[in-house]
Amino acid sequence: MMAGAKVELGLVPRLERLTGEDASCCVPEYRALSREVTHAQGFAQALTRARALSDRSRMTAVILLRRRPELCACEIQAVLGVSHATVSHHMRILSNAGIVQGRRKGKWMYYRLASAAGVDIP
Amino acid sequence: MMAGAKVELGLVPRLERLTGEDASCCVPEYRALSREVTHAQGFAQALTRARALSDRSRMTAVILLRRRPELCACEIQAVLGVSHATVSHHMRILSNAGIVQGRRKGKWMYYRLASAAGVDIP
DNA sequence: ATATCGTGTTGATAGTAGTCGACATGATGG
DNA sequence: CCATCATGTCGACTACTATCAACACGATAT
Repeated sequence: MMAGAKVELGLVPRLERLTGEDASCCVPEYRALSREVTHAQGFAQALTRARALSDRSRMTAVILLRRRPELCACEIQAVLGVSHATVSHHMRILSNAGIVQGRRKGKWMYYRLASAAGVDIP
Repeated sequence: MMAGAKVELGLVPRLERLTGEDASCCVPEYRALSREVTHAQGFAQALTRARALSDRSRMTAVILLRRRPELCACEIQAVLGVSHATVSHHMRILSNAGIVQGRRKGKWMYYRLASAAGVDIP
């Protein structure tokens, strides 16, 4: 009968029937709830970290670094079996996510897990 | 001077000079080490889980489900602001990763965090 | 100094993943 | 029984990302 806002309001009566509570209070909050979640402390970091670990090569590199205190880029390249450009790309992402940190020694770049990596790998 | 195997062998003497140890023992192991890591118990699951959390919408949904015991698909859709097809796609990925589990009640599909979700979000 | 080596950087390319519209399905209500 | 609704599925499109070759740069060795 009323024009407009058909999609958003259609949700309310169904929620009420289902839960037996007043669901109308919740619907307008959804957008604010989204902001509250995505702007919360640690959300961006958690997302960045999950994205960093969402690649097979990077996950392999991180687990490798849990077994050995340090690995140079060429070693990681040998294990992953990819080009050095790809290794550099991956380690950059892991570094930006705060999961690993690099240390230069002469020509070699050594990577190790960051102190507060907090990586959750079984 | 010698032909072939130039790339792989070039790594060994440098490792030896740097660490002072016999590095030749490590190089042939790299491929085996890679398999050992990627075939280890939990690797595939950890990768699947990280991939599931590597999307902004899915991460938002998971954090939402940490605040409310259950949410139906239409609520998640309202918060994320995407189409219901996209919601279904995302919840399927989260479900396959063992992070959430769905429960049908009539027309509605309710999602909640899986018992042993083990999600690491700050 | 010159050559070689390890890495980072930069496009270019191919493969993957998120998104939506359209249709199908099962459930609810009149 | 038919209309409506919530959700799943499929195909197409778009955006992103992993990858590599080529180049650049600093460090090392001869």
